[in-house]
Amino acid sequence: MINWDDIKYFLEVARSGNITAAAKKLGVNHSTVSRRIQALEEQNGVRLFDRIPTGYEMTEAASNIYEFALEIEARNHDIARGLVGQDSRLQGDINVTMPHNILDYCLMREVTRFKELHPEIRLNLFVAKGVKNLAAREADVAIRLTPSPPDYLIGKEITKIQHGFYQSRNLKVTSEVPIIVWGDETALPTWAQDHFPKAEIALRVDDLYSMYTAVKAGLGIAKMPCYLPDTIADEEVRRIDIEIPPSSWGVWILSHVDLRHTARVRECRLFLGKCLEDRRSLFKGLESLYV
Amino acid sequence: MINWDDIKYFLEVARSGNITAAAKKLGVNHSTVSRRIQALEEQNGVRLFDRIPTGYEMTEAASNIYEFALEIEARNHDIARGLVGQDSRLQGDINVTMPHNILDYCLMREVTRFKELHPEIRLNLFVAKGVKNLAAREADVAIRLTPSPPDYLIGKEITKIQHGFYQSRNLKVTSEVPIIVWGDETALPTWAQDHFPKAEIALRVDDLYSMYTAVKAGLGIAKMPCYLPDTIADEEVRRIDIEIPPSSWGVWILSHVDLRHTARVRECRLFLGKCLEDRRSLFKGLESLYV
DNA sequence: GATTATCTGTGCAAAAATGCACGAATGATA
DNA sequence: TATCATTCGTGCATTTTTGCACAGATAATC
Repeated sequence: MINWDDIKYFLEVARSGNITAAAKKLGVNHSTVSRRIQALEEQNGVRLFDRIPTGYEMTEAASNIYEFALEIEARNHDIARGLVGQDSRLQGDINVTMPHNILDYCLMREVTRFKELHPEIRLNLFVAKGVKNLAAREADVAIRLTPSPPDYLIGKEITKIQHGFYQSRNLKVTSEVPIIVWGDETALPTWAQDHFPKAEIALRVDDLYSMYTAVKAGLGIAKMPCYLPDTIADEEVRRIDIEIPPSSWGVWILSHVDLRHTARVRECRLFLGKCLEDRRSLFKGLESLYV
Repeated sequence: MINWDDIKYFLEVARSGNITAAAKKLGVNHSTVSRRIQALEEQNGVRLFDRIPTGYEMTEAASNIYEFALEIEARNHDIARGLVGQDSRLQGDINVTMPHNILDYCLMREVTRFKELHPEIRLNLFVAKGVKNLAAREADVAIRLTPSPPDYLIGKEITKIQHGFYQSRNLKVTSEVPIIVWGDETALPTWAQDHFPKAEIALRVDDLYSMYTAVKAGLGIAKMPCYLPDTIADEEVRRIDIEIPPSSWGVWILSHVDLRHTARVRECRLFLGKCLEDRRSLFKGLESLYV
């Protein structure tokens, strides 16, 4: 009988397109992946990948079994969640993911506190940009900024996100209003059109903290979620007294339904939820320093 | 991430109810199974089996993931067939299953011949009583006696099976007719009621060859598929000249659809099919020695 | 065209998994 | 009750798998 674990290797190589990347994802040496694939091919007398100079490319034979492999992976995730879901110990791994700004400016101290409270729990923090897949158990607890999370996640909305316009106290606005926008925005954003008809794009950034420092440096006006500048509460950076309707996006603390009763996951979710609730007025923009 | 191969161990233990039997099925030492299950439990902090004196018993936690494990097994079988299905070599393993009487009295010489013709092919013969599951790749080629095979199997019907009544040439039939029947038949079988109203059950057997030797020993009359006594063609054992309509069951040579184009499987199927066709008149009861 | 980076395969040593053999515990059987 | 048969866990030797380090090959880049 084939080694079921080899399907895992096969799948990852098929997805990655080369054994190096697959090995990294699987957390093993690339030579292991190489040898497993070789073994799978030899044992079945089937060539699964063409060795092209840039890596591995699926053959037709491989495409024929690819769908089955995906199905197996999905069921394995179900099992993994099923098992963790019944773990009543306050120990083991928890993978937590959140936007890195939330961590840096809201929860760093609290996460540290949690680790002190539960030294038996190994808390792994993923603050990378990509959205972690809770169904695949890439994360057990997630803080997400989203209008509404999918059905298979449980948790609650802490509050809606409030945005505000911010500028440096020293910013001298003449006829043209310099504004700072997101890098992916090509045209003048609607908020600028509405409130600053004479706006001119002064800078594009792809990171919230960069936006903040740009504002602080006096480069222009930016629309930011209040929690960041208001946490830092720098004398230089002030909110402009223009009302913006609250965003339809909220701050959510979430877990997969299957992990509802898992002791450590529940503990972590409730703990972080509490922390966020303590910051509610911050998210609502009630602690701003105005111009 | 969990070791996907461990699910295989889990599933087999869940099915077997003890690690010894599971290990035997998996072809490994029982201590390996024991340690794998232990590891799976420890890594996930979940007890999967209660150790009862007679073996292992699934906990609720285990039942919750059992269905997923079955699904994974099925998809792994799909993959295994998918891979073998694209093997164009005339080498490797073939698992063949057939009723043991067919092997003993029809195909023993031919199987030997096939192995000589294709020394690169490792032909594994399963003549055990239980019906092998072709979907699970327990067998690649099967000779089956059946009214009609399931859709996912391909192959052909060699001929319908002809039965006949046999007796020893020396059998003296007085007022009562001694008959030999299958062990699971409780009442007088219909064939006896129809043709031998004065029949008396003289012996019950659970094996065709035993039935034959009983007939030869003069214990009574038996209804047997013609191929067996007619192959042996013993002077003592004669068919009674009573017509029996041909059975609705036929002799089939079969493979799984997925293995249609697999070179060695195709070769074997065609070869054995040919052998059976050469014996067609035997199955039709055209070579009987009559009383 | 030369250089750099990326990707892959392989020998060798270290690590992990496996098989074997034994002993303990329980259930079945005489 | 005593014996036998199953079943399971564990120490130890062996086998297998894995990681590491290096080398060769091709693509990308300068």
